Parts: sequence; structure tokens; C-alpha cells
Amino acid sequence: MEYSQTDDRIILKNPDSFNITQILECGQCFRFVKTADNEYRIIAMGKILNIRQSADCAEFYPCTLAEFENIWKKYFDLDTDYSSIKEKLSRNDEIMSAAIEYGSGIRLLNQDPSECLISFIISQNNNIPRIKGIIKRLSETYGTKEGNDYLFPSLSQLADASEDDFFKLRMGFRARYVKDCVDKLVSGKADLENTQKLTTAELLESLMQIKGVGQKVADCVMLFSLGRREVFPTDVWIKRIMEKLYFDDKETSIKEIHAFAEDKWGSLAGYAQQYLYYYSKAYIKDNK
DNA sequence: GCCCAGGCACTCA
DNA sequence: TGAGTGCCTGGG
Repeated sequence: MEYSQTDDRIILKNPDSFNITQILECGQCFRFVKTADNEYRIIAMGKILNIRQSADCAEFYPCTLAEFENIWKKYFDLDTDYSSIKEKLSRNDEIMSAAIEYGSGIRLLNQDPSECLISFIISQNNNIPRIKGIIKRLSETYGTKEGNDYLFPSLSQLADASEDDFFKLRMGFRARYVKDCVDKLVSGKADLENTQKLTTAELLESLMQIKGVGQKVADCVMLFSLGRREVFPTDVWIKRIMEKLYFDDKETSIKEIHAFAEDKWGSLAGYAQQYLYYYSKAYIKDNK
């Protein structure tokens, strides 16, 4: 990926497989606002970053070369060769080819694990505007102010909050889960820092010890923040689009869908999931 | 006013 | 093991 520094910004020239709208709108993260056409502000990794995309480049600002190389390169997965992934997934699969064509600028992020975990616990049985609202209130209450925005709170900033404090942020029944999650992370009963040595099955099991974390939430955390690209988070949208496109409209269990995805896409299943998720939003709407 | 949303815990067979 | 049910809240 070719990039250069100009004034307060980093410019990616003709970035391959990089469409900021698709990356942010494909459901993997929550803390972003659209500030203009093809322009977004994100709050992540303890920073505020603007991204403006035009025909032949993407600008990151304000951003130093060191920030870009130490934080954003990894965050936006810029060292991964998406052309090769797309080529492998498309082979002998017209359905996937269409999904990839539709979301060709998607990239899987590498987010902060504890933010990702807490956010996806909040996401369950909930809708996106409300999820964003709860996370915003959580940040405004416990996080550090930066300009006009608030960073996602650190674990130490959340450590003393009670279940009732979380409930007051209108988390509903999820308040108990977030409290349990923070407690386990602070005490070390759950650990997101030293996960490399665990197999994906072991990591799944350890995440699911947290209340309110089932397979779907755990899979999202593993895929979006812990680099486990082989998992296939199966939410209602994925279930619908898989049944529609790969199972001839037949009701199919999540277990069966997982087995199918593992067999068909293997170590690339997570990428396949994102293309399908983004595709499903448009496809199901158009074919109602 | 009802329905449901990017699941999960809990119960019961 | 698997199916069934309740859950906070607020936008459509």
C-alpha cells in the first residue's frame, strides 16, 4: 500500500480494496459519524481520526507518520492482500463473486479487544441506532474527553462502575453482562491480552465464560479484534442470506451454517462473512 | 399500540 | 441436546 505524508495528514494513493463507507457500514464497528459525502470521523484506539476518500486516494487526518504506521496500518488491516483473498473466495462461486463485487472495498478491522467485546455485548437483541447511543453515553460518562468527543473508556475507568450505573445508561438487561465483563477483565479471570497461544476453540470457551457472551458475540470479538479470520459470526442477517443464497430458502440451523462455512471457506470464512453481511443488507431489501 | 432489533440465559422435556 | 420464552428500550 503506497502512502505519503503531507502537512497533518497521510495520503493513501489508489488504495487497493479500501472503501471507507463499506468498511464502516459493514457492521463491524460502532463509533463513527459521517461528516460529509465520502468523509467520516472515527473514534478508535484512543484517537479521533478523519478519513476522506476521493477517486484516487484516501486521506487520514490529523495523523502523523508514526501514528499511521503504529496504529492505523494495523487497525485497517493494510498489510493484508485482499486481492488474493477475493480471488480465492470467488473461485467457483458465483454467489460469493457477486457479494465481493458489491463490497469490494471492505476490510476487516483490528479493533481494541475490550472495546469490541463490550460493544458486542451491548449489541445483542438491539438495533444499531440504540447501540450507538448506549456506547456514546458510556464514553461520555467514563471516557476521556478529546476535542468535542469522548474516547471509549479504559478498563480502569470502568472498574468502579456498578451494574446500576450501567443500567442508568439505558443498557437494560445488558447492564449485568457488561458489569460481569468488566469485572472479569479487571480481575484477570478473562484475558484479552495474551490470547495468541490459545486455539480458537479455547479462546471461544474462555470468552463464553463471561455472562452475556454466547457464540455470536465471541465470534465477533475474535474476528474483529483478535485476528481470528476463520470464524463465521452468524447473526440473523447472515442466517437469512445464507439460507436464501446457499440453502435454497430452507430453514437451516446455525450449527449447519457454521459447518458449511468452515468446509467451504476455511481460514477465510471471516472475510466471506463480511462480504455476505454487507451484501445481505442490500439483497434482502431488494428482494422482499 | 404493537412489533422487533446484529442474542443470551434460563427452564424444561 | 434442543426447543421455547422473557428481556430493557425506543424507532418504525
